[in-house]
Order: sequence, then structure tokens, then C-alpha cells
Amino acid sequence: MGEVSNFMRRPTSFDIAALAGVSQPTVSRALSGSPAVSETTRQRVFEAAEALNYKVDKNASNLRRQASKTLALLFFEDPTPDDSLINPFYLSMLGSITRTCAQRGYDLLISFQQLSGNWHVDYEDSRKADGIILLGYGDYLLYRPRLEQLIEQGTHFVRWGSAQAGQLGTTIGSDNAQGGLDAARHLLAQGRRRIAFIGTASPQYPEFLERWRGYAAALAEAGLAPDAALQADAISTEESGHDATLQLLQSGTPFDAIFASSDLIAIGAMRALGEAGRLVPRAVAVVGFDDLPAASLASPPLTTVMQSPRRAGQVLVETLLQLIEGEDVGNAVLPVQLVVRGSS
Amino acid sequence: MGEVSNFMRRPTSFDIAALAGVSQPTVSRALSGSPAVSETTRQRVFEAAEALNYKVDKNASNLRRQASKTLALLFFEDPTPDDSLINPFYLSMLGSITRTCAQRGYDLLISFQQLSGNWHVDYEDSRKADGIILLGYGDYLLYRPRLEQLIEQGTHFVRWGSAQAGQLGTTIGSDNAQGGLDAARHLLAQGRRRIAFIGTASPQYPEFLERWRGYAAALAEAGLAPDAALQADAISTEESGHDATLQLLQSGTPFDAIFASSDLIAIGAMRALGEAGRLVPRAVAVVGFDDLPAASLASPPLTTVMQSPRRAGQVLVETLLQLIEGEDVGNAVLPVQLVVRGSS
DNA sequence: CATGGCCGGGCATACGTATTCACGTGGCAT
DNA sequence: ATGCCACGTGAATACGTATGCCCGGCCATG
Repeated sequence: MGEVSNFMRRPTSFDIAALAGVSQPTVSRALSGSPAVSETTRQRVFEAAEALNYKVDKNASNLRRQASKTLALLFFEDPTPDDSLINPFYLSMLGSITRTCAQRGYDLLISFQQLSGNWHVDYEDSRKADGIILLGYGDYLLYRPRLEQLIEQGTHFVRWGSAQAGQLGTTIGSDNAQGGLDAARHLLAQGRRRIAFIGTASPQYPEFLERWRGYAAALAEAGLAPDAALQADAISTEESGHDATLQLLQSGTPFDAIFASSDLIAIGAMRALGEAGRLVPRAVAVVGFDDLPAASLASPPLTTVMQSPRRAGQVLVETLLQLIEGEDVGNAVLPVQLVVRGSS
Repeated sequence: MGEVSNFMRRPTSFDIAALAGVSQPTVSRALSGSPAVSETTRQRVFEAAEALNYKVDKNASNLRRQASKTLALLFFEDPTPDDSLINPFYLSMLGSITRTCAQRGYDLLISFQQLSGNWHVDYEDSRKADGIILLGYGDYLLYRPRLEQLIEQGTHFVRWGSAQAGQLGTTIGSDNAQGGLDAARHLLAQGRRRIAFIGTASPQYPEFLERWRGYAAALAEAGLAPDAALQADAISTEESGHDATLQLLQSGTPFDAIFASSDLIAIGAMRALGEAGRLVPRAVAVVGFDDLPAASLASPPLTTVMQSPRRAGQVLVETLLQLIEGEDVGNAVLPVQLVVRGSS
């Protein structure tokens, strides 16, 4: 009896309005927690909604409110467009990003982007997202034109990276210089004096460059100067770290420690050292950067500079939300922490 | 001077209609590639759209079409609700899932879920997504009620896991039994006879159970029977693998190989073996399962059964899309491949 | 030359919600 | 007793797109 529902049609706010004996606008107000609706009415509405298993239609709601309550996460996939793995550090941010979003009532749209293509246009522009998180856009200069376009369009975004003065947009990043400082100080405290740097001190990778600066500063404190013979270039892969270390070994330059600018490099370095019969940490102490899951699994477990992906994700999301709400927030630099393990 | 635009207002299809000298519906048709619009008109429309940097409003479009062109990816985070890392294997699927989605013109919404909570209600129900990909919902029985609810609601979804007869919904998974078979055969071919199994053969982890079945089948081929003394329970963490192996060592039962039901377990096992002075692979050969990035970085590099995350992601997305389009697709079992490295 | 079919495109409308405005009903103070 | 205000609610409408329907021409055919 009673026309419960026409069945097989998603209930709308009108349906639950009818059931609760109120009007549709009241349903909307009740469900969105408007103070304009009395508590008893709200109750009835909630019960009716529950009974019909009603859920607000996101699309209609978004359309009406001109906001999507959604953030977009844009990974930039760097070298290989195939099935390459994304930087594991970014992946580990993912958890805290989604959680923070959920907490704030936002959904998270995710996408990988090639360098080419008009990635900006598609998100805030089409109202799919209220703001964008940019991950993996390391080389600031390379992307500057895109960022300019984003700003011109009034798109809200935050970037993970190395915050430099005069940069466009809001940037969140770890305190890479401090990390490099801590790492090198640690090695110096162990009595090491010939500390190699494997990575790259090129502005193309600003985060690596900052790490190098910290390293250099620590050396300076100890009255040492960076030695070009103790530096080997590598990008952030295990392979590259291995090869760079091999070259260093073959060059004959003596060294008793390695500060690698990422864990992947450090792991590759340890493999090269192992192959060359150099014991870690006895002959050569090794410190990495990132604290990937693999770092503690390596043998010996890798001493490394930990960035907190959890904190990073939180700050990224919260900063972005502040931007969306029109607040004027600046860059943020997140603390890092040295984790001493077996490799040093 | 012509009223170019009221400025500071996103252009709508009406704006570009006016500019192109056609009606709004024609704009919609032209942009969506309807054959009902002539080529010359389509040209004009495209140019106008380009000129105003017009993008279709996703929300309005979705509302009208009653479909969101979006998929939702639901990770289930298993043990630790804190900042635990998600199963790395799932993460490595992420790339191919997002790529496949993008290719098909779908967006991807992502969320982590606690066991509690009504996760289903929120996605297809609120029209946020046209379908759902379930990842990490290993224990089928635990989730069966939820799956029932999903089906009852008519929600489209695919699940990654171990496909069993009589299960609800569509399941995609690796050929775990074949993987176990290959791994054990490989060890047997090396002359190993006392092959320990570390993991769990409990129905609570159907994928592990399948791997165990393959292992047992290989033993049977060689005329051996599984020995309960050669089995140690572990969940899929490095720690757990380490402890289980330690127990096995302390039990005094001799063994010359380990088949671990995941790479994390295998890596923990190798650490335990190392601590006990048992050489890998000389004294004990080790084979894992998954081919995590960390597997090839371990020392010695881990022999393991590779699942192809790329293929997995593709198949998940494509199957889900087929379901959404009303096709009647069945479960799929994906091939695996043994990768022989230094640990065996 | 008349008629029928076809093609291209306009008109009207629906999708489901949120918000503005107006309205009625009490309570309180003048 | 009258005016005023606040409060709770309903009526109307806007958000921007996609689509069913219809209509006006054009060409082909009888």
C-alpha cells in the first residue's frame, strides 16, 4: 500500500521531501545543516532520507553551488612514459593526502600527466576540481610557463618542491638543506673526512641542490671544502647510483663515506660498494635521503634523512584548502629527521 | 568594439554559441562529435570554443547525462589505520589504472577506506562515479555483505583478488596457484627437497591459500607431501616474515629452501637467515611473490613471482567499463611469471 | 512542376539541487 | 491593542548541458 517509491529510480530530494512532509528546499537545508531549519524537522528529514537511502546528487549539487568539493592530484611522470614506477615518496604521500581530503569532505581526483599536453585546462577549468596539487614537478623552470597560465586562470594550486624566493604560486617542501646538513654532520661526527656526494648539484633538481648545499655547509663547519673529485652525478634511480659509485671507485679517489641525494641512489651505491668488496659501514658509511620503505629493508639498513609523507600530505591539502578559501598563505618548509641505521 | 565577454565569468556554451553564430544545442552537438552537425559548422564552433578557452562544465554535463564519466578506486587499508603504507603492489597498479582511465576518457576518484563505515553508499550512489574498483579486499567472506549491498544497489564494481567459484561480482586476480607451482617447481629443479612455506594457508587470505596450493601441487609432482613442520604463519610484512623464519630456524627442522607467499615476507626471511648465518642461496634458497621494487634491490636480489601491475590495472579498468556498458563479463585470471634472481 | 525524403539545426525542456525572496505565525515591547 | 521582529518554511528560479521533437529548405524523383 502507499506509493513508497516508483521503484528503480534513485530518490531525489523531492521524494524525501514528500515522505517527510516538507518541501524540497527544506530537505536541502536540513541535510546541509542550515541553522534555518528546526531540530524536529531536521530529524524527520534525516529519517526519511535514511529510509529511502537517499544521497545528494553530487553533480546537481556541484552545478548549483559552482564548486566541486574535489581536489585534483597531478603526478608528473618523469622519465619513462611506460609502466615506470612513480617516485615512491610521492606514493607514500598519497595515503595522507586522501585521508586529509576525506576528513575535510573533499574528494580526490588523480591523474598522471605527461610533460606535453594541456594539463591545467582540464581540471579547475571544467569544474572537475576546486584546486590542484602538483607532485613531481621538480624542475621549476621547466614548468614555469604552465604555472603562469594556472595563475592567470585563477586556478588554485600547491606544488611540492623546493621553495625558492620569487617563485610563482605556493610551494611546500622538506627542509632539504637541513637534511643535507644533518646527514653530513652525522658522517663527520663518525670521524669521516672524505665524504662523497652522489646525486646532482644542478639547479635542474632544486631539491638535490639544496641537499648538496646542506652537505657543503656541514663540511665548511668542519673546516673542509667540497672536493669536486668526490662528487658523482646521478639521477634518482638505483642503476644510476650504482654506476656513479662505480665511477667514483674507479677514479681512485679515496673516500670513507657517501652522502647520496636519494635512497635509490644510496641503495645502488651500496650495491656497487658490495661488488667492489668495500664493506658498509666499515670502509664506507652511506647515508641516503627519503626513507623509502626499501631503505630499512636494505642490508645493511640504510641510514637516511626521513621526510614525513604523512605531514607532507596534510600540509599540502590544508594549504590548498586555505588558498581555495581565499586566504593568503605562503610557502612552507617541513622539518626532516635523520634516521640512523646500520649503514653508518 | 564588440562585447567580447562580460569578463571574469567562465564562458558557457551560450557564449560560444553566440560567437559562432549558432544555437547552444548546436554547440553541444558539435563538441560532442554528433554527426548531426555539418563539418563547417563544427569548425566554427571549435574555433569559437578555442577563442574563449571554453571547457564543458563537467557538473552540468554529468547532471544532464546522468553519468559521471568517473571511476572510483577504493583501497582498503588493512592492518594499521595510521600512516601505514598501502600494499606496494596495489600502488604499482595505480599508474596503469589512471592511465587506462585517462585513455578511455574517464576520471579517477581515489579513496582509502576503513573497514567500518558505509563506503559503498557514497560513490555510485551519489553519482560521483559510474563504477568502483575494489583493491585490498582480500578476505572475501569479510566483505560479502557489502558486496551484496553493492549488487543490490546495482552498483558496478570489480574486485582485485582471488576468483573463486560462486563468488559475488566480478573478480580479477593473478594466477596465484600457477605462481606457487612455478616457484616450487623451480626450487625442486635446483635439487631442493625440504622447501618451507612461509605465509598462511588460511582461507582468510585466499590469494596466499592459492599460492600454497600451487606449492603443494608441485611437491606432489615430485612425490613429496607438504610437511606441517615446514610451514610457518606470517602476514605480509617484513617483520612477520622475519619472526616466522626465526621460529622455523629455532624449531630445528632442517630446510634448504623457502617459498614465501609475498616479497615482504621473503625479505624478512632473508634477514632472519642472515642473522642466523645461513647463506642465501647456498644454504637456503628463497623465492618470494609479487616482484616489488624492493625485491630486485634486496641482497641477494630476490627470485620472485612477478605479477604485472600494468596488465592488472588495464584489465580491471576495462572490465569495469564493460560492466558499466551492460556487458556480461566474467572473472579473469592473469598470468604470472617467475623471475629468477640471486636468491635461488 | 509537385511531392517526398533527408539533412542541418533551432526550440523547449529536463536533470536535481541550493539559494533568494516572500510569507505567515507567534512573541514581545511599546 | 498594534506594530515589529525573528523564525521556520514554501514558491520560484538558476546553475549549464544534452536531447527529443519539430521545422525549414534542398535535392531527387515521379
